[in-house]
Amino acid sequence: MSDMRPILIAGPTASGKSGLALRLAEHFGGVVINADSMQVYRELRILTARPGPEEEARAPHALYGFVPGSESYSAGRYAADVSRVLEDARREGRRPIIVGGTGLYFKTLTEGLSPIPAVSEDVRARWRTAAAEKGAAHLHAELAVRDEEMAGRLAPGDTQRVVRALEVIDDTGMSLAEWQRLPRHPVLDLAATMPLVVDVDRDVLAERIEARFEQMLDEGGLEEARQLKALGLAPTQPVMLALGVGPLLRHIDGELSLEEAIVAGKAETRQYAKRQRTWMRSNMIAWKPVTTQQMQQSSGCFVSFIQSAH
RNA sequence: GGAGAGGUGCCCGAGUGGCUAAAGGGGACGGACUGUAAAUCCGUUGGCUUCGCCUACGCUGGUUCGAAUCCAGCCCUCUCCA
Repeated sequence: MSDMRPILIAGPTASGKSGLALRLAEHFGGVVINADSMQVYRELRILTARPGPEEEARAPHALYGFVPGSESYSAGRYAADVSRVLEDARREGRRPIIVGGTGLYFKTLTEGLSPIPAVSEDVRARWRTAAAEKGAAHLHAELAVRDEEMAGRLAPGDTQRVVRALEVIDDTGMSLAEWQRLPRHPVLDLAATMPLVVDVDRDVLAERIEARFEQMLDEGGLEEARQLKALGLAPTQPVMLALGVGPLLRHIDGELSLEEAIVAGKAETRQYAKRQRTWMRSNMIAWKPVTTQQMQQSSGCFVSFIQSAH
């Protein structure tokens, strides 16, 4: 009976985790499943470093590039999509290799979300508009009246979470804090998986980020940004927030030189990698660390390594 | 050669006699994180034996009880005129 436990691979951007996932998928005859909030979007392939046709020919891939940028994906949708994909994999006898850099999606996977009903679109729109018009502090004050507990634990400037707290209490009549006390239903039991975190030296990672950003441009990243711009999406759409998109669009609009846009794009990526490391440090303590050197071993050696206790 | 502008902490930049270890921004570092999460937010950022002391605003000297701020000389950068 072969080991069919899902392999989870987390790690900062540009750490080489996608390549590792692909090798493991080939080795086990598995399926690579995305756990990255930006690689789900159809329009951005190059700029999100999403696997291309060559990679997809080497192993089956799931949850990549299947959402139009006009939509807003979410952790909730991810939970539903990934459990469906995991069910397919089980049925087909393929070992799941779940790889990505979005800590929240892994958390959703292994801890689940509170059973909060979907908030209606007009309620969401109303609070987002209010946030844009009145400002974060005003909303926080309003939250303090409606939901003292949530107001107490959110920073007044944390627009996104303040809006979410208001939406939930407005639409469901119950505080987000109360919802969060209800039991959650994980998609996977972490103990029944093989969780790995790729660990790359900070300076080495910075160099890889720089090199990769330039490579993205060589491969047509600027053109991809141009095409995204042509869709005329609202700047607040999640896909518009992908790393590098902002600076490249500002270059296209003539506000930045290409050189300045590149510097800014690299910086955004570096800062993101830092946030990822912070997340991983405090949320993935039980995961098995994997170094760059270990990843370079042959698949056979690597597999026996990850199967050893840590 | 002449006329002007300027040299501030890792970077940009404010500051024209005491309230200035020096606003603000960037960067970096640390942290938070339950449905937009490649998002959103919080904190720290000269040193030390930390109710205080030392070092610091191009360099040197001076004025003053007290200077990043005033004066003199010097060095360097930029713009314009030759």
